[in-house]
Amino acid sequence: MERGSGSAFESESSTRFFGINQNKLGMNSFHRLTSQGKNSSMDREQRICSFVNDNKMTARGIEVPVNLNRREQAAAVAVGKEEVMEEEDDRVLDFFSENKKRSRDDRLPAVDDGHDHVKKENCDRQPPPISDPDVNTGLHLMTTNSKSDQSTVDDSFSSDAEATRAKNELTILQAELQRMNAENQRLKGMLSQVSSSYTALQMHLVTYMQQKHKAEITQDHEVVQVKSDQENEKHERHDHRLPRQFFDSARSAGEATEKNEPSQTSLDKRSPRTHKNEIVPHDDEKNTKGTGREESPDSENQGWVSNKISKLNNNPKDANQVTDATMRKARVSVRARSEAPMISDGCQWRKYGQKMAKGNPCPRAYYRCTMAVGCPVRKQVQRCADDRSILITTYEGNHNHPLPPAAMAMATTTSSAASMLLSGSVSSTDGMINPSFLSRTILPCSSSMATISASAPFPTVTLDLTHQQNPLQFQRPPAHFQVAFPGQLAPNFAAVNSAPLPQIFGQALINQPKLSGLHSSQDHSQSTPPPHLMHQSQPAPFADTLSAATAAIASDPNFTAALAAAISSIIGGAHPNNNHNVAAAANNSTAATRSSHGNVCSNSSMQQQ
DNA sequence: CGTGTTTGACCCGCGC
DNA sequence: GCGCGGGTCAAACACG
Repeated sequence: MERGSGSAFESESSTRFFGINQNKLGMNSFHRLTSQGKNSSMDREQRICSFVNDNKMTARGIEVPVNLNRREQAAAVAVGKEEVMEEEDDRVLDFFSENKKRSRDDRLPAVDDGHDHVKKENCDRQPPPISDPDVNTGLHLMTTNSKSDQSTVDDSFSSDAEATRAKNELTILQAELQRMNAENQRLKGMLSQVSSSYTALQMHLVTYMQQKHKAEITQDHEVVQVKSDQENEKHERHDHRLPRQFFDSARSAGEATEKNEPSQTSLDKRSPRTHKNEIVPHDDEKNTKGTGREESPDSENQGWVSNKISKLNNNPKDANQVTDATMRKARVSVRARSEAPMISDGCQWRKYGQKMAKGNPCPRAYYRCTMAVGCPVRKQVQRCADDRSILITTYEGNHNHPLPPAAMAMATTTSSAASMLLSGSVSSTDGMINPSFLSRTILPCSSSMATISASAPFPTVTLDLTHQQNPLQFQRPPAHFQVAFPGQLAPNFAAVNSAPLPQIFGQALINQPKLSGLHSSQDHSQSTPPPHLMHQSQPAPFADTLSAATAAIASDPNFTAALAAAISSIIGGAHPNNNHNVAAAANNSTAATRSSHGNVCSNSSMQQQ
């Protein structure tokens, strides 16, 4: 409020509530009065008291008949004053606070502290200025007046005490407010601390589960492969041509590198240059012989993969190492319709390069995760040459930091695909995927949602979110074979394998309190089978529910409702043995994902803006 | 001034 | 050995 001018609304409301010095005229008068710097302080106080008293009386509706003489007027004022005394006492506290506030707002020089308030209140209790000293003091009026004075004196003490008490209360309230704010901040800090501790603990858990799972899937793959070879060797030789491409390439590469290891030599030759760029060491990376750089694209070539596979073939003891290394090399490509230059995945990226890729007029942008110093995760963003509205984002690497909840959707989605790909590709002890089991996984193509690139130098799974009819139906370009993801995605498997997987996946699970927690529970409750086994007999309920949640969150414009639905679906379908819930969740996931691509675009657009 | 982007140069593997 | 293509670096530049 501007100085010396009050709005009509404020004047009315203030008058209605306090009745003192709050009407427009009163404010102006008061301002004029207090602005008279020539007057002495005593004179000013008296004027203020008089002014306050007058305004209080009139403002409270105490009509002083103008046709009465001074004595009668004084009596009327005294009676009216008695009547409003109680009311006044109730309002004195409000008046203090309000007057203080107003004085601060209006920058009025007077009645700014409690002391002045007391003075003014004392003035208020004094006889009105209209009382004539010549009045007969023996009259009852004078007695009344004296009583009034007496009560005024008493009230002055009580008011003084109340003023002090009000001031103290105000101070206490302010202190309480500050204390509450401090406590709020402290709780926030505690919450973040607990969250970080939780993520750290879960990281350990995931690592442990992953180690445990690796041993299990090794045995499972052995059994499955033996079975598959016996059953399908005769008649499925031509039924899985696409998977064969991957296997054969891997096999031939492995055989080639078995004879000699030029790839390793070439990699070693290049490693000095690339090693300088790698910032974050990885435990698994230390085990990766010959490649000093985890994320180096140079190491992500066929020679690298084949070399690893050949090493795996030669030394089954290194199966886990090779699996980890290959998993780290896995890429997940997400196709989504977006007008924005980059889809929003919740992470922070820094562009470090741009290239014109062959066969695509659109440039390919290279981004590096900047959410943590030295995070090795990178991604490539490029528009589809055929459809410019489709944005192809390829993720690679492992985050070395927790991910924000906003990054969970994309991370969990892609993690599932990558885990599926990687676990099925190199988890068998002979270093090659058994085509038979893959062919079985391919059978339900209607539910397939990803393509795995066999031509790429490193395994790449593509998640296509651009299909209107069935977004879970992933593209099947030549040299790609589809893998049916039970329940579209297998986040739980990703959780189990989060350590060796591209971290965009594992960390996602680590970082999301609710979802990851459910993941963990799932991981606890059942030993997560490899994807193909999950597909055959043990669907991944949690995978379904999480993917459903992810899709729901990504697709539903009403985020709250979507989140609630997603959590509900997770809770309802998270039971490890509840296959019905799994199917339901898968259906929900399908439905949710079906409409997700458009929202991905809008979401990314929003974040871009 | 710090941070992010742009862009030409460079490195490397691979195919011929 | 050379050229091509993919990927990265880093200086210059832009921006808040």
